Amino acid sequence: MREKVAICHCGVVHPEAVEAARAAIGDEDALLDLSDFFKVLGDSTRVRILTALSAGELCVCDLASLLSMTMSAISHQLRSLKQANLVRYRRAGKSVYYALSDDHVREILAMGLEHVRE
Amino acid sequence: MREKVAICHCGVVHPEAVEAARAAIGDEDALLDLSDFFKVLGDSTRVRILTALSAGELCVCDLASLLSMTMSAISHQLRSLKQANLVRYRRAGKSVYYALSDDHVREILAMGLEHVRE
DNA sequence: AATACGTATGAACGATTGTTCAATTGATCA
DNA sequence: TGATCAATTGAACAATCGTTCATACGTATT
Repeated sequence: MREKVAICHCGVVHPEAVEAARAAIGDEDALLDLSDFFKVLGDSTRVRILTALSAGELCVCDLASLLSMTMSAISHQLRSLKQANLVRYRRAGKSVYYALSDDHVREILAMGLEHVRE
Repeated sequence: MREKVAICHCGVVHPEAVEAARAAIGDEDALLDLSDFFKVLGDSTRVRILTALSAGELCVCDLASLLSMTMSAISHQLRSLKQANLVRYRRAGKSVYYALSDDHVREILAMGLEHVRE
């Protein structure tokens, strides 16, 4: 007989705080995009690729050699990074060179490292 | 008979660029911590929790009600956030109040949103 | 003490994810 | 054209992850 089905039966302890939080969340879709973005950064291979590219552009072969992984595995991860607009690429002959898409990426990585280092 | 086993048989196209990249990577362990950190942010439930907490502290019950999830599910995610030093908590009677551990967290979320919005 | 309630934890299940393998594309060079 | 090589792609498998369910913990209140 409650107007709103609450998962906990405590009937929302702090209604005003919850409302403020709801306002902060705002558009749920934007947060979904945000978590998807961080999900791309949440893999050691992809982070190593991005860090490697922070020193300059590299071809897939370079990355495979550097990280001791197959070109296929690297290529799959580059696909994710490309879709997240974290890297851009240019074709030159048989090779494809990848680079960070902008300095923004560098900033985010640096900010993350800052947090990790306590 | 190659000195270094390369995964691709192209024999490292750009040795000097690869070396620069290797230097940029430096400590592999630090990058592993970094990706683990971003992994925590790579889930919509946890991002919604953090965003909710950016408006002020909330108890587990508040969060469960706000996000329409069980307190158990919320509690599990708060555990991850706690381990990543993203949230802190204080006990008050039967309730436990969670809050962002520092403003750094807010900055990282904001920077991520900025990237997502192109 | 005993009960009630907010919270935490562990096992288990379904879903997602990263790598491997095999096959294909696109581009150069003989 | 045919061969070669860097890169990409799709299917498949193992491993990881988030939620659910049942249970246990900690703190009031009676």
